[in-house]
Amino acid sequence: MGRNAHFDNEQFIDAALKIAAGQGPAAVTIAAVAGEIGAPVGSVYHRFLSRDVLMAEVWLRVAASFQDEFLSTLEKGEGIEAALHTPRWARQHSAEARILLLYRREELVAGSWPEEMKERALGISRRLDAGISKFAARTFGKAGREEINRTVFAIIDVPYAAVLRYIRQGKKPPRAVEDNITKTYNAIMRRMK
Amino acid sequence: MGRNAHFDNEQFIDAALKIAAGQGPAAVTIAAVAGEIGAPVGSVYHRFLSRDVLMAEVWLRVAASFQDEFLSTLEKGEGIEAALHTPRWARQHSAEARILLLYRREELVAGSWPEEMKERALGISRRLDAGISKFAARTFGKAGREEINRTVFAIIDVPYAAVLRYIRQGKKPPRAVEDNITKTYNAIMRRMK
DNA sequence: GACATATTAGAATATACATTCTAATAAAAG
DNA sequence: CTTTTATTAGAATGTATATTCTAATATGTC
Repeated sequence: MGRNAHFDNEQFIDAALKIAAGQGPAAVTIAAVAGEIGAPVGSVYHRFLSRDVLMAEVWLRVAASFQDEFLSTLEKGEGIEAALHTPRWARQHSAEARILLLYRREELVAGSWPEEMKERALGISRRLDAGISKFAARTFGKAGREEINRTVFAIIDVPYAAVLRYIRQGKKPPRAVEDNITKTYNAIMRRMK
Repeated sequence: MGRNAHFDNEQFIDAALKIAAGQGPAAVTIAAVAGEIGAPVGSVYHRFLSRDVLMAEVWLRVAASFQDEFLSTLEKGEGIEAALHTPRWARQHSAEARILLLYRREELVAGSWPEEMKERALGISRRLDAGISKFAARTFGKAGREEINRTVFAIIDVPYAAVLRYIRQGKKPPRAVEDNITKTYNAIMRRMK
């Protein structure tokens, strides 16, 4: 019952994602999102409680897109493959990469998240922490602060840094970043201090 | 002639810097800046053409604060000392570090810069590029794309990545980051590929 | 002491958006 | 073919700020 929908939730999220990746999160006005797909602004609010909720959906989608593959690689035990996931993923998903790597989460979602979404976001970060701990334990025999720090640095922070400069310029990361990431990984993750 | 000033330019820049470091650039409203030092909003505009100009002054000051020491260290020839400058500077200058490392330049200054300030900003980035090129040439015998990439990665990008996580949490980077930076520097900057 | 003016004071205005509201539509159900 | 209601449509409203404007105040100069 009721008339057929011209638009669906995904379209609005797609539009918001596209605008955020192209012109930054500040350009994601409700009017811009609606305009992107020829919808009236009312339809945005028919589907999303607020701009924050829409942007939170964008963030959750992007974060999951990165992390699902990352974690499954890490679980297979190859740390270096996980480290190299960042440049590979960034090449395949330029728009998503810009959003995840260029902007802070609070820049996308300024206010508070609805409880249910906060839970989803927390789940994502907990899953990441757990995956890293497990890998560190497997690699070093234990997962104390020192081991976690090294692991995070080698497979998250350094790949991020290696790629950021290119993402900023709207370019795909060149092959050379794999070299830098690999050398760093080897230097940091040796067994002995 | 004219009455004495209660406030001076520096005070407004200080106030803006403090607010930006503490609550992010979005919290730097003209009213907040004025309120911080008990000045009327009119006095802000008496001294600065616009919010963007005020924020540009903040950025220029912070960028110069980081870069002056960084470049003088680099000129002395010790690349590893330059790489370690980031965590050291961040510990000594928490507020400035938050501004430089946590926020993009366009987040501070959204619109366009006045010509004169654009020139100053360009000077800063050119001086950095030149310093890096010179160091790369001195270290590797030449400064082609490959050499520059490695150098930038080892002395800028990696130190930034090593420190970022702590800056985000409002903590000072622990000693361990020096370890990570040093190991990475050594791995990346060897002569042979 | 009267004048000129740099500066303080802060009220008034303008703008950009998020959000809300009211109405029009179209499809399904009976 | 009438009723119900999900959805489109987009105009109206409210809010937060940047910016502008008008006035009041001091201080050096004549």
